[in-house]
Amino acid sequence: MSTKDWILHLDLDQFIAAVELLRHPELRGKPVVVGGTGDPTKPRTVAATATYEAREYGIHSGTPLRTALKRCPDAVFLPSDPPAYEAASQHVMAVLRDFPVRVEIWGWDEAFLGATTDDPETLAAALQHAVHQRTGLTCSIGIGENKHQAKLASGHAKPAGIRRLTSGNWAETMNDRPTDALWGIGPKTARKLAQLGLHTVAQLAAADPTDLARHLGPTNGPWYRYLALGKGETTITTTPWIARGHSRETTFPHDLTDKDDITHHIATLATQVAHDAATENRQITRVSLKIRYTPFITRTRQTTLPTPTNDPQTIKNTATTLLNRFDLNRPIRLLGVAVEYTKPPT
DNA sequence: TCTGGGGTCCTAGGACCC
DNA sequence: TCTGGGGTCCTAGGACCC
Repeated sequence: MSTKDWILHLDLDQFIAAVELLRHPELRGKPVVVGGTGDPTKPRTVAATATYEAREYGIHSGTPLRTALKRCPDAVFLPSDPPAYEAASQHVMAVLRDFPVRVEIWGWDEAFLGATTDDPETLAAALQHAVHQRTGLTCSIGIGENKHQAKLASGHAKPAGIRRLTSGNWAETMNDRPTDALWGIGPKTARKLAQLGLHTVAQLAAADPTDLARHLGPTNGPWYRYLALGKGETTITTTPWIARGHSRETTFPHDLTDKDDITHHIATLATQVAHDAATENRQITRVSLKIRYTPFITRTRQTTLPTPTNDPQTIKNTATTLLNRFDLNRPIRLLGVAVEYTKPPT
């Protein structure tokens, strides 16, 4: 019996809702909506997640809280609490690291694991058991030969299941599904592919890479076909992710029109990103200002700094100067400041 | 149902240089 | 004589993901 290398994808089920229900067991079985400050009357706030009971009322992640309140006046609204989710996430990741696997963290509620075993299902079951035992959370696990296969398999395993997707069962599992079943193809790309007569995974897999490159770009076109063939990344990186940059943005419950007011908010956001950079000991190379006007039209303006820095005054001045390159005669619903970092010293 | 916040990577066009 | 070709950087926007 030969022992093989596997990629596992672990996906915590209903992560945010599950953490909240652990803290508020009395809410189990009730419609619960998490998002914003938990005030469902506040405009321009949306649900981060909703429990299965709330979903029965047509409330999903992304539903405006005011809409959720109308659909289910009896729902319980909880504020989003990122530090609590971060703590729960770290607890889960620590459990995973107790196993003989390489762990690549992928956000709060996901991880890819590299394992060498001839029985990945038994390993997956042991992982599920340990995570549940030690954190109270359930997860779905996908097993594959690469990250793409494992990621799709965990989706098929929800909730709390285990699925294996390999080159052996790829075609029978995926061939008849729409192209946006692939990880990395969304609604826009699916529509473009459909215009080329490519509706299913099998059709995309059989398409001409040169044609795809012409219509969808030199890198993306051939990459989509590669995905349709069930291929994907096979390396697990255990070193922590190094951010390329950071951003802060705010949607205001009511539009901004006063220039001093706008400038003040930009200065606040700029100070935050400069502080973020200094905390991580990173230098900023580019500053970008984002404005979303009320009809939901988004514009960005950016500039490269003469010298990399994380000096708050410089970042603040740069961001507020970018404001002069925007049309300020329209009401504004969102302001954002984003920065890019230099590569960290190795 | 008027639509969050935080990321990553790619594309296309223009500037500029040799 | 109005014209080649490549390389790189910059900018704005798009698509996707959690």
